[in-house]
Amino acid sequence: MEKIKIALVDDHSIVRDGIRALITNEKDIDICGEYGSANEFLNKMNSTPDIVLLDIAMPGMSGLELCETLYDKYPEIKIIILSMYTEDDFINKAIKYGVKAYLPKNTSKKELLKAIHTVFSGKDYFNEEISAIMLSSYVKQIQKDEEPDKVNLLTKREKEVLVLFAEGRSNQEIANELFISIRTVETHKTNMLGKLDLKSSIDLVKFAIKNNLIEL
Amino acid sequence: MEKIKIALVDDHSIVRDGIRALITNEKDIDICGEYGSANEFLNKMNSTPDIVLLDIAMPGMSGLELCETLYDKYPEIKIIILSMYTEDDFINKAIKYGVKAYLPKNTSKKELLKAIHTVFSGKDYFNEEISAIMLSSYVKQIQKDEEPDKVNLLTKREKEVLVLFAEGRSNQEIANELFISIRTVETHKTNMLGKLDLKSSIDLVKFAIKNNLIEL
DNA sequence: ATTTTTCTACGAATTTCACGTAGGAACACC
DNA sequence: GGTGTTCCTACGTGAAATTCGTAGAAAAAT
Repeated sequence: MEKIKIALVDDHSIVRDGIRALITNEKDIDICGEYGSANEFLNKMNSTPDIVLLDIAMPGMSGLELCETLYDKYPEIKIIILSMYTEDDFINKAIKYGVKAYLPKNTSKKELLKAIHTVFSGKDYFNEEISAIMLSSYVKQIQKDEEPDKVNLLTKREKEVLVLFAEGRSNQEIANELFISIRTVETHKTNMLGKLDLKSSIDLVKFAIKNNLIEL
Repeated sequence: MEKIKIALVDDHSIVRDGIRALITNEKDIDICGEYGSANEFLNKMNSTPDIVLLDIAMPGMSGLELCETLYDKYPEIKIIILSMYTEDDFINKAIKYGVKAYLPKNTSKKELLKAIHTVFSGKDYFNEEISAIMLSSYVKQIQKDEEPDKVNLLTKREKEVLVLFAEGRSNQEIANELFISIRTVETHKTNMLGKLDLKSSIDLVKFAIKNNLIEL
């Protein structure tokens, strides 16, 4: 029987040692390489592994970026994420890049092995915890019906006015700075309130902060 | 020769396994207990270990809170933090609670052993990375000469006015809500601008946000 | 009991807001 | 070569908000 070839990519040597300790006695699994960063893996990888066991948080190229690269160049390599980050954002990105399993770092040996075998057999593996997160993320997405990117509703000029206003300038100051009339400044503000469906100019300031148009 | 008794407290079994794998061959060190949470440690600990190897980020009681507890009740137990968080805030808190060593999680076996022996001999151990962070935190603290707590300059009434204003209410609305005259509202705002040394009422809004008086 | 702080409030001048309206420029589309 | 749309510009007017300084009464601190 051929062994499952697994590569470990994690910047924490302790974690790598832990995984190695868990797997080392499994007769059908072979750790064919160990790498401390995504770049190291891309450069030094010799024979392509069946599965990559991958951490997300790493200095340099992140695990997710590596996923994206592998998804393009080596779609045959199956990726298992092993991360302490279980936020839905990460999970969703991972899935987008074809990750086959996502495990929290407190995964048991039993579950890790189960994930490896399941993924090797061509199926996805998400445990209960991750499934629950994915499900609730899905529900959330259904419910929210987007909302973002409202910044793009504003014209360049409007954004200029907004930034100055949110920084605390008066209409007169803004007018002077942009070489336009005070009335124009007022018009821009009014239009923005309408476009963004906001009530007070205070809301404009908050909008500017939320959308990183100004420093807090 | 008596062995150094070490307890492991970390919610990630993989990390515990990793550490165990690193230490297991050391003849002068004995892992006397392994715990998945701070509470489990406090409840189940039988013989007091010489050293606790402790993670910070754990569900339930955090590692830092455990430090505080141990500092009170078992000051003879020496604590080594092993955390992926190397922010100065964490390090400073740890030191406050008498932690003897603070190691990043990508610590080598050699360094971990060195830290254990150094701490066991009664000395502190901070490696280069952590020392650098501590030093720069110290410099930063010297330089900043505080600034916070400006919120306390405001009276209760002023804070009420500020919150309503920052939420986007008009002066009239604020006056109605607080059963005072518009002029009073105006006065409060003027006084706040003076106290806080701010220029525009926009700055008041930002101040309220910065100081968590309102949700963004 | 006395001082200090806090909360309340006014007047007048200036600034901003909320409506609506509107012309010229830039750009895409057919 | 039009035609429509968006963008930037700007005005009028009345209502609302802000900015100055000033000040009395209540509450708290000393």
